[in-house]
Amino acid sequence: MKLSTKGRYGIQAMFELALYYGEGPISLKTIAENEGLSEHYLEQLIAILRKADLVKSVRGAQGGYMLAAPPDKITVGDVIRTLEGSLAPADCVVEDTPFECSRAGGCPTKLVMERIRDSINKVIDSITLQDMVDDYRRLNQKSAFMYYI
Amino acid sequence: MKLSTKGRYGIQAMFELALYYGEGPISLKTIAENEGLSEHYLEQLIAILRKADLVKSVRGAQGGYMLAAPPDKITVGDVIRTLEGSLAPADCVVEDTPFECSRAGGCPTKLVMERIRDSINKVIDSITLQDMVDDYRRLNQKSAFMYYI
DNA sequence: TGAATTCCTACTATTTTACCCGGATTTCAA
DNA sequence: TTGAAATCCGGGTAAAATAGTAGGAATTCA
Repeated sequence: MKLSTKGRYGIQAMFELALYYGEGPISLKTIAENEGLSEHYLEQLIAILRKADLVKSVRGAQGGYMLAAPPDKITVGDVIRTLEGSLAPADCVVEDTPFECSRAGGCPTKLVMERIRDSINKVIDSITLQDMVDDYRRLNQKSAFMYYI
Repeated sequence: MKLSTKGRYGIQAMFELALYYGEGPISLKTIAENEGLSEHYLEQLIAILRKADLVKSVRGAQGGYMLAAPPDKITVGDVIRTLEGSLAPADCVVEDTPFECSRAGGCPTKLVMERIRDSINKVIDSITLQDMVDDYRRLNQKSAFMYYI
């Protein structure tokens, strides 16, 4: 039940874009360096996010990527589901197109899977990129203050 | 973020044992047939559950498996975690032995992962095998009644 | 015009998954 | 007492998923 690197790296990259939201395009190189990720691999992930209209790109020199919407309008759920698909723990409880097993209605494990699915969705849909930025700034308040002195 | 078949089949098998709890050992063959699973594969899974003291076995003819505790004392979480390990969505938030990444303290995605982990744990630890049996019997009440007529 | 950058397709090594196979051991029942 | 029904056990393996790498075309700024 691990999230794959797609989801994880995707969140990290989107967080980075949220951190610099409104300051023009950020290059993949910058994101990859800041987060310690493979630039080439990240390229594939951000391409998916771009096609899902979660990020916009600017080509050419001094180009890069930026969020397609304000950080408080994009949830962690938007990002993870775009990169990983549904977070349903089993195919029979995938939201839109569930794979019907033979037991279908009377399956007791299906109820369990639904409850797991719903609790995950509830959490990831309630956290926005802005929330992550706020958390981050709060956590790093002290060290920022130290620098200031 | 799918559960693997280990977790799923494991729950199915344990549900089956819960359904017949107190009625003597149930053979792997019966479980596999009832749930439509590979007997050989299930054998491996139930061996893990046995070593974790969640099921007891009786060898020889007319032997089989039975729950090591009443169905209301075994949770879905016990079963899944025994077969799949921690359900933490990332290594850095595994309960007992987290893998510390370089960001460690000030990582904003870690908070997200912790919240996902906690919500999954809360759900799976709150559902017992007895709950599953009760749900199942409630769902099948109508058809049982029809048979009765 | 050249450097920086995104865009795109294909390839690949490694790991994980989901099993199968074959045989040893144990025990009940006829 | 013997055979069938079971659990127990270790190894093997094909297919899929994962986590990238490689290389180059297209675009744009300075």
